[in-house]
Amino acid sequence: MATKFDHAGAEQRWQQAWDSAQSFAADDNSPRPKAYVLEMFPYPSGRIHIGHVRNYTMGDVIARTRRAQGFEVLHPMGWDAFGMPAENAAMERGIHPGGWTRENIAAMRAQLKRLGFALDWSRELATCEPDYYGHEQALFLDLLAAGLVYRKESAVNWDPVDMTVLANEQVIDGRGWRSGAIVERRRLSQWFLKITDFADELLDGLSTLDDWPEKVRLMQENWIGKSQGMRFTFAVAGSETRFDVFTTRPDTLFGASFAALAPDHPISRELAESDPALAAFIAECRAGGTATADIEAQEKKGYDTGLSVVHPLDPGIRLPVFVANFVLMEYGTGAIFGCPAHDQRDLDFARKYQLPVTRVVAPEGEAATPIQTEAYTGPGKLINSRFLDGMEVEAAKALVIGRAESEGWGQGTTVWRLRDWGVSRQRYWGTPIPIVHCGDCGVVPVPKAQLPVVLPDDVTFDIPGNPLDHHPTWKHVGCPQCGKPARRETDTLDTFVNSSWYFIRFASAPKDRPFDKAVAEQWLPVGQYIGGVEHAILHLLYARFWTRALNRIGQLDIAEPFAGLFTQGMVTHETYSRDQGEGVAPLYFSPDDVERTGHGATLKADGAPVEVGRVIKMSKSKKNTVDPDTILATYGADAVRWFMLSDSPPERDLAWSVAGIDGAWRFVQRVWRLASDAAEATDATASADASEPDLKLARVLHRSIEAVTADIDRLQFNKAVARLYELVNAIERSPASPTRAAAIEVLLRLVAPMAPHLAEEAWALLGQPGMIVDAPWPVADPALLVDDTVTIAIQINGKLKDSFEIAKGVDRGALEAQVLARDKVVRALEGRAPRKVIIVPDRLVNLVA
RNA sequence: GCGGACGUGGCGAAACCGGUAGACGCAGCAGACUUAAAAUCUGCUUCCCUGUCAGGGAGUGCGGGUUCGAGUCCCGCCGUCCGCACCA
Repeated sequence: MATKFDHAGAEQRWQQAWDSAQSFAADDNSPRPKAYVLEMFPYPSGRIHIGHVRNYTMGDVIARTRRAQGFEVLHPMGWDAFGMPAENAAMERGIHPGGWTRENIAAMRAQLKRLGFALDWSRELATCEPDYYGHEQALFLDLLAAGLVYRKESAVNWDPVDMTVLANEQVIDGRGWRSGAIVERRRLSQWFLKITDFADELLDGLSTLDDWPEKVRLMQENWIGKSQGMRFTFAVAGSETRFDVFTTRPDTLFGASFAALAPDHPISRELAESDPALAAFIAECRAGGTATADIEAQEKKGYDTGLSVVHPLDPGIRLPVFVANFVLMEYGTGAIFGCPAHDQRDLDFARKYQLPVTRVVAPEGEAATPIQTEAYTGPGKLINSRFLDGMEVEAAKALVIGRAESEGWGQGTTVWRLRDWGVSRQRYWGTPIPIVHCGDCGVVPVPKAQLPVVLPDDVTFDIPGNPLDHHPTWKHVGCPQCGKPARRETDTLDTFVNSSWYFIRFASAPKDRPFDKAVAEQWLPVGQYIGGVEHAILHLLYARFWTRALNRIGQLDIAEPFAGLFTQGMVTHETYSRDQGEGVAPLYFSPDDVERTGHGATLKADGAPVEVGRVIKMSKSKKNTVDPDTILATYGADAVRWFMLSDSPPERDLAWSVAGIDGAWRFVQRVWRLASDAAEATDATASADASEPDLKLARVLHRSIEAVTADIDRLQFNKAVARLYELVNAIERSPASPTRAAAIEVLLRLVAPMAPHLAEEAWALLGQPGMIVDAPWPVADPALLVDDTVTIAIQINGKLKDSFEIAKGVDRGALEAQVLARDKVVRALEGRAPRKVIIVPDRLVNLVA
C-alpha cells in the first residue's frame, strides 16, 4: 500500500541535493545555447506574499523546462532594497533602515528557498549594498560625462508626506504613488536624466518587441505621447510681446477665434503683477485639484487680458488673448490658439464667452451644417479657409507648415508628453548621488577612484526631512578638484534607477566595474521577463531608457533589455465581513478565522454567519490574505506551485481558495500513488507479466508531451496542467504494460518543472538514474501523434445529427456513401436526396436538405 | 472623453485556420469499499420537453448580417474591468 507523499522530507532532501550539485548555477562559458529567465525582483518588505509565489513559480517552470531542453539557463534573484518603507520603519520603530532591510532579505530568502525555485543564488544582489550602488554611481558619472544627465532648477512634484520629489510617472491623480498625499509644486534644483533624448527610439523600439503584451506597448506609446504639428509665433498687436503656440491642427488656422495662455505662463504672471483681478484668477486656477473627478467637474474658465494677437495668415484678423484654466504650462508651449469648431474644449470655452465658431473642415455635403455642441474632429475638406479651400486635412496641414516655414513665422515640429526623468530624492535610503558642490569649481563629479560614495550608518530620523542633510560630518568634504572645503550632494537617486540595470549586473558582476560588456551580452537581452502589469510604464520604460543610454555611450550593444515580457495577474481572495451599521466601515475577518459552509461562511469564534464578499485583490485592510508559510507547511511547496499554475490563465487573476489548494494537493498525492504503486509492482513481479505495448496509452502520452511542451512554451500553464490531468487519468485507467511504466516515467519529467520535489522523489523511488533535474525533456514521437481512426460528424443543415468512427483518410466518395447509408440520415432525409453535400475529410459531412 | 481587454454551465475555464461547444479542475448528486468516518475508487452532472430504452428542442451578453456551417468573421448595442486624461 502506498504511503502519503512526505512533502517536508522531500523538500529538504532535494533542495539540499540541488544545492550541493550546484544544479542551477549558470555557467558563462557554457557552449550550450543560453536562456535568461527573470522575474521582477522583490522589494524586501518583510514577507513573501502569495503574488510573489505565483510570479516566481511561472518563471521557475520556464527556467526548469529550458534547462531540461538543453539550454544554459540564467535564473537569478535579488532585492530591490532601497526605498521609503525602510525609512518609515526606522522612524516608527527607531531601528536602522539597513538592519530592517537585511533582516527582511534573510527572511524572504529563506521563504523562497522553501519553494524550491531553480535559482542561481550565487548571483544574488541587493541594491542597498555598496558593491551594487557603487557601480551605479559609476554609471551615473558615465552618463553625466556623456551629457545625458543635467541639473536644473525647475518646478517639481513635492510629496509633503514623504518629503521628497516625485517624477511625473510617480504622480497618480495628483497624488504621490506611495504616500497618496496630494502633491505640491515646488521649485528645486534637481538632477535629470535625458530620457526625452530617447523618445523617438523608445517609441520606435516598441514595434520590435513582438513578444510583449500589446497592452503594455500601447501604454508606453501613450505615455511617450508623440504629437506632430506646428509651432508658431503670435505677435501681440501694438507691442513687442510675442509668444509661441503649438498645434496639431495647423489646417484649422482660419477657424481660430482666440488665443489662450496657461495661468503659469510667463506672460500671464507678468500681466498679473499689474492686474489684481488676473492675479486672483490665476490663484483660483492653482487651487483647483488635478484629480480625475476635479477635472471632470471643472468648467472651462478664462480671463480676457484685453490683448489681441495678429493672425499669422492675415494681419487683418485679430484674436483676443485669454488666460485659461485648461491650458497646461507643462505641455507644448503653454499657450494655444483656439479653434472652437474642431476642438471640444475650445468649443466649450467659446460658447461660454460668446466667441465665434467657424467651421473650416466638413465631410462631403455638410459644409452648411452648423457646429452645435459637439466639435467636429473627423476627416473632410477645408472650407472658409481661402487658399486651403477644397483640400484634404493632411494636405492642408502640410501646406500651412510649408508656408509658415518659408515666411519664417513657424515650423513643423514634434511635441512629446514624455518629460525628462527627475532622479533627485531628498531621502536617506537610496544611492548617494556622487557629486560634490564646490564654491569655486561648481558641480564636481566624485572621481571614480573614490567610489563608492557610501551612505553613513550613523543617521537619525528624529527631524523631518533628509537625514543626510542633518548628518554632522558626512556632507563636508574637500573639493576633489581644488581641495577647498566643499559640500556633498545629499540627494539620493530615485529607486527606479536601481532597478534600471540590475538585470545587467545579474548577467555579469565583476568587482571593479558595473559589468563586463562581452559577458553581459552573452546573456542579454532577457529572454523572458515576468512581473506585474503595474510596472508597465515606470520600471519598464526606465529600464529600456537606461539600456539605450548605455548603448549610446558604447558600453553595451543591446538596444532592448527584455525581449519577452509577460505580465501576470494577481492572486485574489473572497472577503469575509460583517456590517457595523450606517457610516461605519464593515469589520473584516481573516480566512483563518472563518469556516466556509456550502453557500455562506461562519465565524469560527461564534458560529454566526459572516458575509462572503467579492473576490478581490488581497490586501491587509480587507484581511483577505493568506500566509505562504502556513500554506507551505500544510500542503507543501509542490501543491502550492501546482495551484498557482492551475485553473486561471496566467495573465488573469487567480482566486485563492481552500478547495483549490486541496485539489492541487490531491493531484500531488495521485502522482505519488501512481509512482509508488508502479515501484511496488516492479519489485514484486519484475517483468514477468510484461504484456503487450499499449498503443492507445502511447498515443495519449505522446500527444501530452507535444501539448504540454507547446503550452509551457506559450506560458499557458493552466492548459499544461489540464493536459497533465488527462495524462494521469489515462495512465490510471490503463492496465499494467511496458507502455504504462514508460508513461509514468515521462509523466514525472513533464511534471518536474511544476512540482520538482515530487518528481525527484518519485524518480528516485522508481530507481531512475541521477536526478530528474538533469533528465532531458521528453520528445514526442510524430508517428504516435496521429490516430488511425477519426470521428466523422454528420450535420444536416449545419446541425449535428450523428457521428461515427472511420479509418483515417477515407476518400470523399466512400465517406459520402457511408453517411447517406446511416439510419439517422435516411430517417432525417425522408427519402429525398440532399441538395448539396459538403465534405471536410476526416472531420465532418454536412448535408444540405 | 480617448485607448485597450473581456463577456461561454452552479464556479475557474477549454475549443488549432469558421467544422461534434463545455476538455480539465472545483462544487454537487448517486454508488462501491468500511462496523463507522476519513481517504480512495466508479458513475452522473449546460438547460428545457416527452420519457423505460430512446428521442426532440434551445444554448457561448443582446440585435442583425455573411456562410452549407459562427463562441470564432462583419455591423450595431449592452455590461464589466484596466490604463490614460483639460496633451492643444
